[in-house]
Amino acid sequence: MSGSVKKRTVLHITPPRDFDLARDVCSYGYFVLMPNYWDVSRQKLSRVFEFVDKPSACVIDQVSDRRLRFQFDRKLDITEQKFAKTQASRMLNLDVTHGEIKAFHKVDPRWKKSGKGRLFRSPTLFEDVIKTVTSCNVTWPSTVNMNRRLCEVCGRKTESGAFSFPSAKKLARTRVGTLRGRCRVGYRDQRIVDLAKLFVKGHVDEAWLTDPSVSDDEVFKFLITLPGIGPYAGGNIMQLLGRFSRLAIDTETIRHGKSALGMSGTDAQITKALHAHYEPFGEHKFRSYWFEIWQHYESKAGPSHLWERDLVSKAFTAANL
DNA sequence: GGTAGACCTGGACGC
DNA sequence: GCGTCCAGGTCTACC
Repeated sequence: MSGSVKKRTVLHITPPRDFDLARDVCSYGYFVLMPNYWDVSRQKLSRVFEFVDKPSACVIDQVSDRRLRFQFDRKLDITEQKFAKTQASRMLNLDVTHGEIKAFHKVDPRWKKSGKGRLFRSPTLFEDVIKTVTSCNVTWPSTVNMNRRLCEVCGRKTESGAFSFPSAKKLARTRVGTLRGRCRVGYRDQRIVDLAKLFVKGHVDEAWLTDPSVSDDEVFKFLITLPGIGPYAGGNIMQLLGRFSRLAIDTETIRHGKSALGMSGTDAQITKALHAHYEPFGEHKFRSYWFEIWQHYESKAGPSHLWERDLVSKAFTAANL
């Protein structure tokens, strides 16, 4: 047997001093969607990162000096390392400073003790948009399945057998029949291909969407012109862009309004009441709303960093928990 | 501007 | 095992 040892890249990133991997990863449902996998027993996040040449599986943990460690399954060149750091930073919100979180806690002190403030997202805006589309008009288990199949059917496989999330380039040239028949995305097939094409052509400009000089209204107005993106999806993508001034109202929000906030009336009346209720949180509305919902889930199912993926994949909404 | 109905999948349920 | 019903957000046609 040859004794050659395969070289692998290990990167370290020093996060903001208030960053907590378990808390800040297990803060939004996407952490249980493939290609993400939260290992409950080891408190580590695994996922495959896409690179131009080939993908690489990565295990992320927070070591004793609080630094984040990224262990890749192969050696990355300098360009890939730089790209990996950018993707990881977006996913974990490492650019969100302690000061920004403190500003949120000043407006809503309920989350100061736990330190909650960052919401987990994807390494790319494209993955966030597709994940949002797969969460529309379906129950959570279907969203889980669609993302698993998108990775297994359209993603690239690493040497260790893990799958990446398909790139925009890949989905732009995937046949709608494949998406419908094998990924089971239903009528979202054409919309996903169209979205992918818009990203490939550069019509969705993340720099513009995150530019502070561009208003939230302008960004929202643009987002709802995209195929498959309506008011709910638009609001959700806003928060995934780091813009928290809007709510993303779906049936879950209405349910929260009724059960936790004691609202009653038609859905339209409750929607109006919800907007009024969260208005005092201003620029932080979505965060305040979301952590209320998340707290409700945790009161039923225990701390999110202890949620087993298979269990959460089957029961995730308040109706099921 | 408001609303009804179609679009799909998968789970629950009854037989 | 099969058929039926239901949940879920977006889009289009129509009033």
